Amino acid sequence: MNSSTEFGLLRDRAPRYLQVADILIREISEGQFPVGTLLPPEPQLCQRFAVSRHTLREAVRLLCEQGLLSRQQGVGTHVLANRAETRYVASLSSLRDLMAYTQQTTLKFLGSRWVNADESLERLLRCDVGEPWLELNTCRFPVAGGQPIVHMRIFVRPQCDGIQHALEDGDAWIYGLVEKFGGERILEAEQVVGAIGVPAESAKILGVEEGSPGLFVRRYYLAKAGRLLAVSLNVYPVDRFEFSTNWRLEG
Amino acid sequence: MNSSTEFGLLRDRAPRYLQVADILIREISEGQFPVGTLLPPEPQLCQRFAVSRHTLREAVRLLCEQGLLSRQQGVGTHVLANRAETRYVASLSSLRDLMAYTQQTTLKFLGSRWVNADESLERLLRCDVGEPWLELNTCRFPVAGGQPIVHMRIFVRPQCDGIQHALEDGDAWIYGLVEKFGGERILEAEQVVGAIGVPAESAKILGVEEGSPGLFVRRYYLAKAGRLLAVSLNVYPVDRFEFSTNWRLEG
DNA sequence: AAGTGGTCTAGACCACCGA
DNA sequence: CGGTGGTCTAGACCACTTA
Repeated sequence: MNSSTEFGLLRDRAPRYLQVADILIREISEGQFPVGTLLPPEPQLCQRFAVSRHTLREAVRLLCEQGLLSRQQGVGTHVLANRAETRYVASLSSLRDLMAYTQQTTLKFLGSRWVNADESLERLLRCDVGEPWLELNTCRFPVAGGQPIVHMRIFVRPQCDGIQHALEDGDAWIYGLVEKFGGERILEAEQVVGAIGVPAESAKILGVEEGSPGLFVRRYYLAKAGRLLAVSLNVYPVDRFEFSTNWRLEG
Repeated sequence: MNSSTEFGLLRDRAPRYLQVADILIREISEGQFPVGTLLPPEPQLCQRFAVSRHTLREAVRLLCEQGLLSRQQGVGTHVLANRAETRYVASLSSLRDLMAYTQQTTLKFLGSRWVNADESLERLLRCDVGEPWLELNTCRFPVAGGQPIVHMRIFVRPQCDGIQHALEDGDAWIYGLVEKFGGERILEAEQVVGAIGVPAESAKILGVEEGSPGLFVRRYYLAKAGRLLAVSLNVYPVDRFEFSTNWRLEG
């Protein structure tokens, strides 16, 4: 099989590695290289396409970036998928942006205490009953002043002891302190948003009526191997906060 | 400057392109190649690091992927940033996943009508007063049956006329129909989540008390050049829905 | 026209994996 | 051990931008 049958006219404008990539994409999507199998080895593909190894590897790299292939030294090149998924992605430059609030805010520290998880915390903190946590009670104000935006209860692991003293500085962001005191990088954060009738304790702090509409936001901060470092339980009253996310088509 | 001063021991385990990348990252962060300037040309860097052009380009490609550099044929390699941002990213395989609800749902079509934006819609739809929209009134049920999960009002541009007939099929997803009838790909979707006291109209449909706590979710579907294709205004009563997002550290 | 990055070749050695 | 992908060199021609 020579290049003229594979590529059509030799004078095609596209670089050869793109032409090779296109052919591979088409053949994978047609099932000639089924998902889960190995692609032929590089030397074989080089010969078939009559390209150098470098050129072939550029083509394969493209498909790897699209998630169609994965390479493993000593094993081969696995076919992962038969078509490129359309993906919508959102990104944050920092977990601080989870606040996603136009105003700057300052933190007010209300107190801390040690708790052992009971049945209701077990569900919210995703832990076992009886596990010890350090609970930090805080709220956030707009720097411009006015009513608080959110009542935040933050639960951290015992090894983060000491964090409560650092928190009294009003400019702190939980995730940064947790990384510092926990000694681990936060690799993942899950955010769960739901509606809630503002509970009595939060209503008092926020200056709203108990049971009035609010946003209940739980954030789970995870380190390596899914270890839970901290949980933040937040109550926002209506009209003081909106959470915005931008999803863009990838590619 | 020879390789032993640049790399330390020659027997270093890391590949040379990684060593070169590390040096470049350090020097960029130290301001030896200020943001906005051009990196020295490739031949010069090859000579300095005593590596082949291929190896140097692998290093530069790494920095490009991290957003530190960008290459432009005929011009040079620009320094874009002096440190790699920590980015947290989330992804969806489809806009359908914005529902993020564990249950499957079916759509019930309640009716449609033509509206011209008034002052209150102007803000919610981000358009001018008087602009014409086709409003679709729908709600979603769990397939298992029970109370509706959400009351959805969807506003689409006049050119999407006809979509209301397609919607009567209960398995439809708005974003797919909008792409089909609008003839444009949805490139971006913004989602804004806030709390709300459920308004009378929604309360009746959802079977909850007026003013009870709910989630108010606005979704803006944008095509090329930021053209607004559709807006969805959704009201979820408390306890029937939670919105979850997973943010992972990139890289 | 000169210089940049983009593509490509031919060949080499290495690290890793599985039989 | 043989075969895989990972890294690296030396050299070449091309497309693009700027002057």
